[in-house]
Amino acid sequence: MQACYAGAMKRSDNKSHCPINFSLETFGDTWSLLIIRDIVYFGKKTYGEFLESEEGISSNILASRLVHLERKGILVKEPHESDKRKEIYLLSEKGLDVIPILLEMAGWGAKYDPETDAPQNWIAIVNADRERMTGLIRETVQNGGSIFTGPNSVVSKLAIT
Amino acid sequence: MQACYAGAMKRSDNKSHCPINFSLETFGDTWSLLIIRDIVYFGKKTYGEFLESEEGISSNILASRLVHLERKGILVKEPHESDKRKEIYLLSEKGLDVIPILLEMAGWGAKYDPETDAPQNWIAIVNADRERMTGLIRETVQNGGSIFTGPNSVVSKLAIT
DNA sequence: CATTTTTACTTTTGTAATGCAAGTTAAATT
DNA sequence: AATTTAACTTGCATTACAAAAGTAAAAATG
Repeated sequence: MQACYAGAMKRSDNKSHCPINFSLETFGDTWSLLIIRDIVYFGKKTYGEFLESEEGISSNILASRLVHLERKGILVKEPHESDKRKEIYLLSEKGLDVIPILLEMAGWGAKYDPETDAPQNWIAIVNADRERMTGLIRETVQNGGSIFTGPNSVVSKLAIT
Repeated sequence: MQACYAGAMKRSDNKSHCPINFSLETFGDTWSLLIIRDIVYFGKKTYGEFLESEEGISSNILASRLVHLERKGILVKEPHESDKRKEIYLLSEKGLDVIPILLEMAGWGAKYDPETDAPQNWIAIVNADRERMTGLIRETVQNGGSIFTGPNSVVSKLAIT
């Protein structure tokens, strides 16, 4: 039940102290930001939920990324209250601070992918008041909610159709 | 003299139309954002300059990433005016729109790397007025300047010590 | 309460990406 | 004319990733 697969993660040996490089070394691989996205946008919290991501991450890679993100202090792992098989992964403060990066990347992708899945009214709202939305999303996620999913979602609070 | 090494780039086959995934497929590999950083922060423009990056990219990988970024419309390649051996790589509009993402990542890295190279007054200025600084950086880079390097650098315009 | 299912991983193995060193070609410099 | 520079390319070893199957503990089911 313990994750002992350390995984490799090249370029984790601090090639420089450029802050952008530091960020990339922490969550700049292929999957880390997608895992964080699943938490922030869709309220996912367990291994099984992450495994079902749209992009199809492999189980071994997912395990290695969760270990990596936990080690880097982005994620915190706790046992599930009632179901002792489950582990709950939550964003730490450090992890919550990645949200602004996600929002910028979502804005860029929504602008340039002609077939984007992003709801344009959502993108517009975020662009209109980035700071306020960042705060609202942060609080929501901190309380176990997410942007799109669940009863306490950000979009339901804002009554976005 | 022509780059025919296409490179591979896994996950370039549009696994989803999530805007974050789209961004990651475009510039979410290990090196692309560091190349864009070199342009935006240090005014680099040629293959040789990118090759000298602090993090030490391999020549074949650099070539493949430049091709990739050009194909995705992030970079534009033009011949050097006077020296016909050189190629100049510039950011397109689409590439300039990546700047806000870089700023967020720089902010995060500067906050969490205790040994960061980032000048704290620079980070503070960006955090104080993100929108204005984004515009100023964008214009500067569009005119061939950069944040830290060169006579028309953003920091020299702002007279940051 | 024995069996099946679920959950969170690990292990194995093939494939693809990366990294390093050396090589190539055209243009510029000496 | 010879050397150096710039922008790549090539070959090969190493590493990371992906897919599939396997494992162990806890929970649900009959």
